[in-house]
Amino acid sequence: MPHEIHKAIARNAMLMKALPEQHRDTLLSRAIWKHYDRGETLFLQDEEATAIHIVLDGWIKLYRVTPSGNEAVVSVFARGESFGEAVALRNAPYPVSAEAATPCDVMHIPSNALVDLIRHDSEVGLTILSSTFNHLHSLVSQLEQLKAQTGAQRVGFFLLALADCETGQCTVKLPYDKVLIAGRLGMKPESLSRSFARLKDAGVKIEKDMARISDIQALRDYVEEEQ
Amino acid sequence: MPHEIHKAIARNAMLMKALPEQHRDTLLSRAIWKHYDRGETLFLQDEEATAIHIVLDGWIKLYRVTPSGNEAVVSVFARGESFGEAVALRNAPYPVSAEAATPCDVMHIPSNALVDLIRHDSEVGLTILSSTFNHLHSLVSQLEQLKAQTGAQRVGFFLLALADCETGQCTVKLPYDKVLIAGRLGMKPESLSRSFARLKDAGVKIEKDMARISDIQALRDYVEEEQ
DNA sequence: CCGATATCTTGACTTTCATCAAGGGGTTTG
DNA sequence: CAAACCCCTTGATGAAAGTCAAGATATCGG
Repeated sequence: MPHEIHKAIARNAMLMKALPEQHRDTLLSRAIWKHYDRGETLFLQDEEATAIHIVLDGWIKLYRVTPSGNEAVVSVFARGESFGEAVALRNAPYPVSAEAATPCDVMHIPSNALVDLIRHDSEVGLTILSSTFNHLHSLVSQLEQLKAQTGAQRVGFFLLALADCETGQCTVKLPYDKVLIAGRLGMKPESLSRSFARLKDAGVKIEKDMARISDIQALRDYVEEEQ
Repeated sequence: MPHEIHKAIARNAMLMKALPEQHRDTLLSRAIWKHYDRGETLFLQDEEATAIHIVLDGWIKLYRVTPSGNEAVVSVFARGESFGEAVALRNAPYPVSAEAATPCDVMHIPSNALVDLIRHDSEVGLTILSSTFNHLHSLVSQLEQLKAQTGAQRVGFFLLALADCETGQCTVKLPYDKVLIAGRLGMKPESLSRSFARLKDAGVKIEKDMARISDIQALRDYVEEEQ
């Protein structure tokens, strides 16, 4: 039953984690679960935002259509990540479009649900605000730390974040389009390809759109090596 | 009269920018202005946070004392930046210590002032929350974009952010300790030194702790070159 | 089933940055 | 005043990633 797993993922998304149990339940009860096939559109640029989105499974890409007509990928989100908070809280129009890069499960939390919660209990606003600042600082230091690692280590770290098991072997599903992953990790497709090749020594095998990790702990050791 | 300039800087700090005029005035009226000499301590690790800090002039470094006894710089903040929001909003103990890396002017906003504002008007919480998410995303994309530039371009960008004039020539004051700047820009001191050398072509001259930019626009052009 | 197109991988070369090592300029200390 | 020290700069070298180009593989349409 994937539903229970999805609930657990949603509960641990950054936005929800800050809240006490009962408030999370409130939000979950008002949330909308939805499946998207590859290429399906979540929303288009200039549409008015009415919800915050949490990726439960799969990959979402945010893109902007350039004046010259082709699309520029702004960012890519994987399982457990949320996006659209800023615009949803103001009911502003989206500055980008969103599309499923792989088959996806997404939870939509109506922005009203969150706004109601904050209006009703200003303590909730303070809590989320505080955890957001924390998240902001940890993100910055995380990005700085990632610079100190090699490409292969960054890829390994990234795979670990997506692995849903604690030990032993594990399989991670990747988007078909490797350019998306490369962009997300701040490298060129060629470099990503070479990083994958190096990760073979750490027990990672790439098969089409799946990454097989033969030993989670071995990969952890590899990522944390000599920094 | 530097006081007016400081007020303008404070009003434009990320935290304040989100708020409507009258609320900014409220916060400013309850804020404490303070000067610190080089090496002076703002707060120590484990002290309870009671204020949010905005750097008006100079450089503040956040550091942690490692078990082995020497200090590790966690981050460095320059004019216009704020820090300590997350801990202040929860009255939690500081996880790091803060010290003036140069002579500094700092504004302290008592966390009570902000908390009162949010408690009294939950709309304020929503506004700050929304602007914080914006800031978060812009920070991430900014960091990603910076990776695509050479070291010299990053240094140039950094100097531009500190320059307080729009056109013509300008002088930026740097911390005495260049290791701080290097750390902030994610490079080694040697690389920083070489980047400075390259920026001579873009009309930047380093004299002790001052960077003289002979033409702001020329530097802008250099930074944006061929990406 | 086969060819056309797009995507991914591999190879050779270049640029950039980290590292190690040595030299220079200023300040501090005996 | 000179020796010691600190920090910054400069040089040489190597590792990592970007670029350009070619080859391999996969996907799609006929």
